[in-house]
Amino acid sequence: MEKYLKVLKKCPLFLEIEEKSLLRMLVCLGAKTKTFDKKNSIIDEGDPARNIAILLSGKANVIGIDYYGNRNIISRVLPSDIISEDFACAEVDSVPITVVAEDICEVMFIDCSHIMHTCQNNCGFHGQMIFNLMKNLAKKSVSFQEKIEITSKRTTREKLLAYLEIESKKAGKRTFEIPFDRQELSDYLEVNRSGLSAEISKLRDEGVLESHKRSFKLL
Amino acid sequence: MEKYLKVLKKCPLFLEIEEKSLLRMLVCLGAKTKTFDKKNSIIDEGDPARNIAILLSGKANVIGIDYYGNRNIISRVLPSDIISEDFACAEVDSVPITVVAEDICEVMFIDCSHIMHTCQNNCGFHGQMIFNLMKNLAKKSVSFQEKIEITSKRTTREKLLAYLEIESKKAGKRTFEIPFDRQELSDYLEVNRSGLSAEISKLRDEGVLESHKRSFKLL
DNA sequence: GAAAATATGTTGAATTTTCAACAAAAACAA
DNA sequence: TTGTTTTTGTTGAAAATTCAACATATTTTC
Repeated sequence: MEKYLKVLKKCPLFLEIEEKSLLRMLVCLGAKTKTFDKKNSIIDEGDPARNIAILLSGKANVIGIDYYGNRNIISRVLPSDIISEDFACAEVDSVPITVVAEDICEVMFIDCSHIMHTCQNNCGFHGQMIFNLMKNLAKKSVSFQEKIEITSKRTTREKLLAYLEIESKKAGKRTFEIPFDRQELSDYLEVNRSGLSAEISKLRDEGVLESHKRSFKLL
Repeated sequence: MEKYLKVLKKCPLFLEIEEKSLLRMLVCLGAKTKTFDKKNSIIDEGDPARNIAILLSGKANVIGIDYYGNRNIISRVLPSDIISEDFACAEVDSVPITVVAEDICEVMFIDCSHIMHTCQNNCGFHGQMIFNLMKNLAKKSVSFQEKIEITSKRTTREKLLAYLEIESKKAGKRTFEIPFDRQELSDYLEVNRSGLSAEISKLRDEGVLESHKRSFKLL
């Protein structure tokens, strides 16, 4: 567990909680870790929504698959991110999404009820943890609304530019890297991959942006 | 305040809180009510995200307006629903959406910090209220993911059918009413209005559904 | 380092959406 | 009731997306 201390300290769930207390808490919370190979699913649609998960290493996508097999990337998961806490807290009966490892992923699972309800040992940090969880839920909600804003645009060009504008703002620079490859980006923006490639080329020709693979520069 | 007791008791923020305590709490929380005429905005993009709002009567839409003036309905707001608690809890500097009254609306505003932090009087129900708020945030997040699932479909037909399927499930019947008129529905599904009308007619001709205005029956 | 696998870019045809303009129906107001 | 406004449905042309097939890079693997 200790080798992940750095990642865990950055996890929104444990903000403002001292390093000393953290390891003790993890035991108390009954945290378990598990490793997933690339392309394997960390959480499957239909799984019970009891646990929250924390990504310790690797990267993953929260996805939905429709009737025709089209993949929709709902959100990107990077180390320190919390997964499925929304379903656990909302007490839905089963998870409506799938989380797929895009690399080897190490994941920590915690039974959400252990977070929501104070334990026998009455560790002091439960209050802080619930507050942290609440703030994380709020931020997740905001980021979903951000995705809705982006994908509500009607053309590939508008969606792409809205997305890049937001990423640029997050990076604080006009030159930045995005976390997706082309196929993933098109699945996130909910557009056709080849159409997206064509649009990027067109924007480059028009002098609106420069790009090479995952790196973009807005002009 | 008392005439809204029924609505407030149903508000997710006050679940499991006794009627007696409720009125006292509202004073303690510094709740203020305000009335908005049809078509006026209850919350404007750019407003500070300090308050949460509770709709007491009427109906409203959470919307985003893009560069070309296209309206995107992010969510529907009905009496007892909480608005803007996600932005308040996430501590964003300003609200990125607009909330528009679609009828005369009475709205209660509460400074979110009064909910998050225990008051001097130390009213007993703060813990419950924070728990309620958390659960509501989680549910909001789940419902946004539901909308993302619907609108990630690539055709008007698929979006409409996915939406109707979910509404039917919520109602627990194959015959049900939707909360939107045609223009609103198309803005929620992120499709063209006339195309949506055409698609509904086509589905009716094909015997997939029956519909009259806001009432639908899936066959 | 070579072969295989994966990712990206390009193109044109087919499909679908959007747009604009108008007709018909329904709701509202005087 | 009548006239006005709003909502819904219909249509065809224009615009955009999707799809399939293939070319070219790039990365991975042995």
